[in-house]
Amino acid sequence: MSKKVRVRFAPSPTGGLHLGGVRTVLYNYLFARKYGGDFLVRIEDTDLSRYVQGAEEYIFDTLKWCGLEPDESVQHGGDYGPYRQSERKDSYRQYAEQLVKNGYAYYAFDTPEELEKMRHAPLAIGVKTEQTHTQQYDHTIRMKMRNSLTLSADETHKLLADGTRHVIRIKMPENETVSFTDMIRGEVSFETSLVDDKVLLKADGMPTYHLAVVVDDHLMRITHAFRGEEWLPSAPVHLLLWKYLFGLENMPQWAHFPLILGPAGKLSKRDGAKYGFPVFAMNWNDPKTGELTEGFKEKGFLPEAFLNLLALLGWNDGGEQEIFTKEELIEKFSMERVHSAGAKFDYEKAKWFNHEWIKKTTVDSLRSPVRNLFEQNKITVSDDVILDKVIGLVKDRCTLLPDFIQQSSFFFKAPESIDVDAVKPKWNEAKQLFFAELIRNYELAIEWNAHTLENNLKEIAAANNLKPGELMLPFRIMLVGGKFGPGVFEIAELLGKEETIRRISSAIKMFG
RNA sequence: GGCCCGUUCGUCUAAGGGUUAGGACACCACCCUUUCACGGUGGUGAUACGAGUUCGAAUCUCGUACGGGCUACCA
Repeated sequence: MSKKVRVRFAPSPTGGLHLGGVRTVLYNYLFARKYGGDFLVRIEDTDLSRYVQGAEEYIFDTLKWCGLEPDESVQHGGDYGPYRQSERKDSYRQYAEQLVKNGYAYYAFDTPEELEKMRHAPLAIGVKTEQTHTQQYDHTIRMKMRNSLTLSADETHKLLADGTRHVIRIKMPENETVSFTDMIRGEVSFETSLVDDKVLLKADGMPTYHLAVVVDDHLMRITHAFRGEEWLPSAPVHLLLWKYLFGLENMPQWAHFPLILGPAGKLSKRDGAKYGFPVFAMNWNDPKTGELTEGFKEKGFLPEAFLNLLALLGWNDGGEQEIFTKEELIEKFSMERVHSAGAKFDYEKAKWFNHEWIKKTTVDSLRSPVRNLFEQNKITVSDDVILDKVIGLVKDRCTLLPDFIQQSSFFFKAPESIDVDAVKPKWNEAKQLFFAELIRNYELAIEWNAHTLENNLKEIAAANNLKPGELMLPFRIMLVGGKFGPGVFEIAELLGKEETIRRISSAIKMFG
């Protein structure tokens, strides 16, 4: 009988959530849903100095927009709280002390200055002339530092009793090979002698990520731990901690996701401004710098499209399907099909996903976001029936939500500028007379629909020996202002008699 | 520098020893469309390199090169 699947997303509240973060959430979520498990969010705020006001709320707002709500979290409650590590501070020290007692860790009293000196000191032995790396705090040097390994028991006790600032470091074994099976990469192994003695408990009493992740994953009964590939190098530390503290047999299964790359290496928020595409899920306004980083939401992406494109960045179902609903993703997702190589983010393809989703989304679901967009742009939309027809008419030609403005604002207010140059060179008296007659004809029209309007125009054209082809473009420009938009007679139908005639007559003056 | 992970069209990827190496984005051409799109058809374009194993290698092994990540009392 296997345990109930429990997975977690563990962000630190230091800023906006970027593509990679949301994808990690997505894969966690899909995995949990697929196996009927729990998905929880744990806030990793063990570094007080990096805390950013508003970041935590932003994370939950983002998850909400994406439709990836956790089952347990600071905001959702649950039986394994608190879900904020700063509120769990007291639970970590005992584990660190236990490690010390069992000889797996030690107290270290080195000051920042001493550490700095150690890192950059030339290698003590040997004839190395150039030093291209910094010295790690590891088994080669720990016996030369100020810690409970080099100090006598009495000295150590005295320092501790005096409240001397100290940390607790893991004592990495000197000759062990640590290996584990990653769900994506298979067997991965490390030599412990090459890994440094990472700090587990900081001088301020807070745990580092290394201790906290192991303790909390255990306390929260996590069965599968997923994170980005950047964590792979510290995996041996976590493995050892599991072995020393809770037993390897209780350790969650690991999967390290491939990185999402920008045009130059690991994707950073800087890439967004630099290359002109969003990196964060939603707009993020850094309270410290005042800097605004654009989000996919505000750029005009549908959450369904955002999830879809993220899912396919590193995973595919083996077939040729590329458009998936969240439900389909839950059904088809499998960790074994997650790629091990990093994926470079392609904004063009991202836009294609959104375009596909706009085409696929019903007018009904598009109505509200599009109406909001019009309101933001100070365009009054009074009639939802008209709005629905407009959306249906233009959605195939909208890649991002704001395209609706460009593609359909002329339905609701007269175009601000008319592309006169596209008409003028071929404008003549015959055409002028034709449109004057068209106005008279339309004024008398009883049925106002695209079909009748088109027939009438063609009849008048024929009577005046004009080719409809020469008339269509001027007519379009009169109504729309430029060379774009849906069928011109459908536009006229929606515009209504009065407005159509008004635009024709005012444009005639501009062309003449 | 050390360690770890990776390497199929420009990009995302399929092909779990035998395929003319498939699809999608982007790009180009044509068709449809009296605008712009949508749609349709077709095209350009890839197994990093070198050994080995094998009748046969994109696929397995080793080496090289290249790319990325990590190397904090950050996560």
